[in-house]
Amino acid sequence: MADTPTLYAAFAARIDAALAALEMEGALPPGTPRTNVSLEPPRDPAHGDLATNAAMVLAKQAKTNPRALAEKIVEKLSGDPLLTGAEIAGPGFINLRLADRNWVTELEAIAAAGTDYGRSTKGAGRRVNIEYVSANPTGPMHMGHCRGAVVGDALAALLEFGGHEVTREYYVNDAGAQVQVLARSAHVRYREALGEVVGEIPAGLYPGDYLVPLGQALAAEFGDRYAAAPEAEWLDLFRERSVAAMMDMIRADLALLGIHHAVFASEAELQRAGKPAAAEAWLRGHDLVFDGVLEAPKGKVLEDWEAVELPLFRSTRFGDDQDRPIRKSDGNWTYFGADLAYHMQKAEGADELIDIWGADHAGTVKRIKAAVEALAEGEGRPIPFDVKLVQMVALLRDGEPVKMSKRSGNFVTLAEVVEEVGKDVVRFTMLTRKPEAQMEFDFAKVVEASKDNPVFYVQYAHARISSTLRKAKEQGLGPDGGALDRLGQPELALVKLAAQFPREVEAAAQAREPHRIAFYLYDLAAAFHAFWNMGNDDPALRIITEDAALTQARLFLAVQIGQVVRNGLALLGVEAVEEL
RNA sequence: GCGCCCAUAGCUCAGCAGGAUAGAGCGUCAGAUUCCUAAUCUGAAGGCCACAGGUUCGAAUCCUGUUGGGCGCACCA
Repeated sequence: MADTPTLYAAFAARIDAALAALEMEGALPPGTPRTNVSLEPPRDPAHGDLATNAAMVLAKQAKTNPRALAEKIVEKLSGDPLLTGAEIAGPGFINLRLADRNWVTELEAIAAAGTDYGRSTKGAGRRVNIEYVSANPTGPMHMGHCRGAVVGDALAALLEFGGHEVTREYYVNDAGAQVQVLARSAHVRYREALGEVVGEIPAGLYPGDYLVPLGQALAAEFGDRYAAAPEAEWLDLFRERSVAAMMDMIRADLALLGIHHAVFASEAELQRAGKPAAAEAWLRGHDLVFDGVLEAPKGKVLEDWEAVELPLFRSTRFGDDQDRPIRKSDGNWTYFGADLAYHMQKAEGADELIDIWGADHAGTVKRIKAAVEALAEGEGRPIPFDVKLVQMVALLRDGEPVKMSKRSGNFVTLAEVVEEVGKDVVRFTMLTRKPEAQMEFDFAKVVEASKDNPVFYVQYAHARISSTLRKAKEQGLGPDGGALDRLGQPELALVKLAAQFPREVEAAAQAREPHRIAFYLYDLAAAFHAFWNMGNDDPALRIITEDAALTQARLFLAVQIGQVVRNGLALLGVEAVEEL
């Protein structure tokens, strides 16, 4: 696994060396912090290939004005054979122009790294546990789960590419009241499968048809043994069978999206192992859990409210609005009580935790962060913990809202959507918005997507490259890096954009924003299509020309652009197709 | 009442830990097809970056307040 310094990093080092030299000469005070110095490609390509703000940031400490300092920096940089220009511009930017051979070298670097191009070792040695989806095991995945699933999965891939050791984890809530309801619902379907006429599914139970096969399976396994038996005889058994069946279904749904978790952690097992009790004991020992009474909730009318003494976690000490119960009055763990123990369990095998949650759980972020902070103390080490919220997705069909309600059993399932529009469209669409903003997902638009959908645009670029290679092969030509000096400015412009991939990956991983990769790929595809189109107007600019050596160099370029597209799409979990 | 998220072109959205004239797609208008796939491309019009203050050399970006929208506020998960 190569972690060759990026072109960008190489020049950042040059700037740094120039500043160090100025320090030696006394032009800068010794030990001047350079953390605010940046080096990035300017928005406007006319400003060169890279620009640094060094002079502006450091002018004050150098006791001079930005332009004067810039001149000194430029002086240090002059004579570098890899630079063809260093100009001072605007308020004190230094614009660098890189010699063409830099880009040729970078093109060769892409070829050498292949699927590893863009990979970094920044996160080496860091074990990150990322928990996402964690939908309740009471039914199939619906579209409400989809965004978090895709964002979490792409983020996991991104962090992995950034060198982290990533665990993809799913928390199975198989211990609460909901799975009891599930078991009872399954029992109704079981009786139905035995020939009983059950009619309407009783209120409060899950009415969905997806439980019919489960009822049949239970009937086949147990015959009529539990048909008339009291609940106590079958509830646990049916719950176990039902959860297992639902999880099979959910795993299958996730597989449709290409998502595979490494760990499915069971809440019931967690409780059997005594983890919540252990956490409570430790917290009580540190006066972080006490028996207290909650105030009645504000802004909501509850006719059956009564004050009860419960074991409360002092989350207010960590900025929460209220202390939170970890057990119910019946002695069972609350969701939160189990969840805080679960986070400690995750932390046992990780240096860092990430949760991906739906925005409807935003209200519980503070308490869980408080809990992890508190328990990290017991662990004797800090446990960086990040909860990423993904906002709601409004499902539309021709502009009309599609209602999702699990209670009615009438909801849009993930499987239906993937069936209708395809995995790649679902994933890419979910990743072309920043997750903290709400989004609309209109079937009508996404289905007729051929025109309007970025995913095809990107895939098309890749397909075009593939088809060009096929075509060239028929003429006995293939990519060859032997004459890359034949490449001109239009080709090098593509390389410049491709060369930003490692930087984009690093930034996206650091910010934990996989959507940046989607937008980058769109830009790269656009640049490639633009290049292609130049060949329409001027045949001399086509990839395949009369000139064999030039053709081979351009094929080499095309292959590397395709490689970057593939690497990026791989991070998003989207197929890089050979043809459309 | 309180907490979290959001507000950028007619519509859907970017804007990279403040940086040089604010970007893309769709839609609108004007063009390109003897072409390696036109599922593409070129150009034009279109903005008080919700509003008001503040921070500094410099703010769509950071801070405060206001307005508007979303989510949440149980011993549910």
